[in-house]
Amino acid sequence: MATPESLLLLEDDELLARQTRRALARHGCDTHWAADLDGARRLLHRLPALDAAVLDQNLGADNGLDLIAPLLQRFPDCRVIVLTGYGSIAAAVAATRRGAHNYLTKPAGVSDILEALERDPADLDSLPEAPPSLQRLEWEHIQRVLDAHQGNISQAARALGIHRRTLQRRLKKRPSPAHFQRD
Amino acid sequence: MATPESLLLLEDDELLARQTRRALARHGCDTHWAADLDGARRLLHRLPALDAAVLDQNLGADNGLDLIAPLLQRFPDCRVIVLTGYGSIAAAVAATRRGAHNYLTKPAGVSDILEALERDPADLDSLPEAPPSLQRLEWEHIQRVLDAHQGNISQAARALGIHRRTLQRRLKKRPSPAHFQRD
DNA sequence: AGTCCGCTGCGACAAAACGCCGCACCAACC
DNA sequence: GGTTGGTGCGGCGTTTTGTCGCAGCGGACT
Repeated sequence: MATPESLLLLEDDELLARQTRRALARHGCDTHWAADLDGARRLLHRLPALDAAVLDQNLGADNGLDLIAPLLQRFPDCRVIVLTGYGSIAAAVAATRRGAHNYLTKPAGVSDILEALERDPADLDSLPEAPPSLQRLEWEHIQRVLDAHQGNISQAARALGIHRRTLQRRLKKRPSPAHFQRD
Repeated sequence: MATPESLLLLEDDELLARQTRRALARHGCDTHWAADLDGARRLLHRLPALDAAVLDQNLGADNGLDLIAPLLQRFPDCRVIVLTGYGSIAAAVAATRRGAHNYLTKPAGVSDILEALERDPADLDSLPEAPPSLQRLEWEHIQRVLDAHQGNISQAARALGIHRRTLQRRLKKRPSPAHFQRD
């Protein structure tokens, strides 16, 4: 599959959605955006065709996974990938069993998204299976939790079970928001 | 699905396989064991029926995922779950897309296995989605990497990117290999 | 035999990180 | 007004880590 022509973006965060949409547009995608499940469902009925969909799993009260079934019912060949703040393996399995094509954790750039759409995840036996370093693991997890709490350091620290002061210090240590690349 | 009657266990480690087999037997499972892909394939042809399969993903050179397709071809209703040392989300997606019912990371007790077999992972919207504490995350990752290196502390420490001395100390702190429960 | 190599366990000490206090500031809300 | 909650930062005592070193042990090679 080349870059899709028609794409549905279901994303909570309006800013992120705009950015992503613009970036996708640069790749030639006609991106339709919805911020919640209802909006997405309505959008579904209006669209004449759909090649791909990018669903945020965490939408306040809603769960992006619930869009997969109706979406695939209307567009059986649509490739669906699910995005989430902190992805657990259980959540990845759930998404995939519901028909998702792939499952990504934020922060995911447009290149990540496009690659996830094009590649068949079941194809590669050459899965990384490389042990991520402890520091990387921690850092990514921190980023995910922080993202899940909209950047609220105090809440994230509580969720992580560490002191707020410690989180602050750790965040300042790595000012490089350089996107950690895949291994 | 109640506890399966006929079960296929594909597991590298002979000791672990014996243990698991015995434990499954106590639950009334007729467990057939294979240590590699070829053995499992041969076993497949001999078995008259199969309710469930537990596949270790990491089998030396082989990859347990490659058994899923032939297995499901012969027993389409068989429930397959995949076990792995350290599971990545990518690996979980790959397994699920190939038809696995669920995906677990070691160490997984028999109760975990049976629960994973019975439950439909796609059913639960009530996925944990609870942020695991940093300590838990680290500890589990350490355990996985350690397991992947057959308990070799020096190698594991290198893989984790921490000092061997530190790993030693951490391991001694938590001597309880008590099963960490799911959140 | 003997030597090399790698893993293990542990003691010791400096350096770094952490937990925990405090404070000042700001925003929102009653 | 007051109260509540988040943020950023300084300091200080405690804990953890990094990095040495050393003795022991098993295997493997000549």
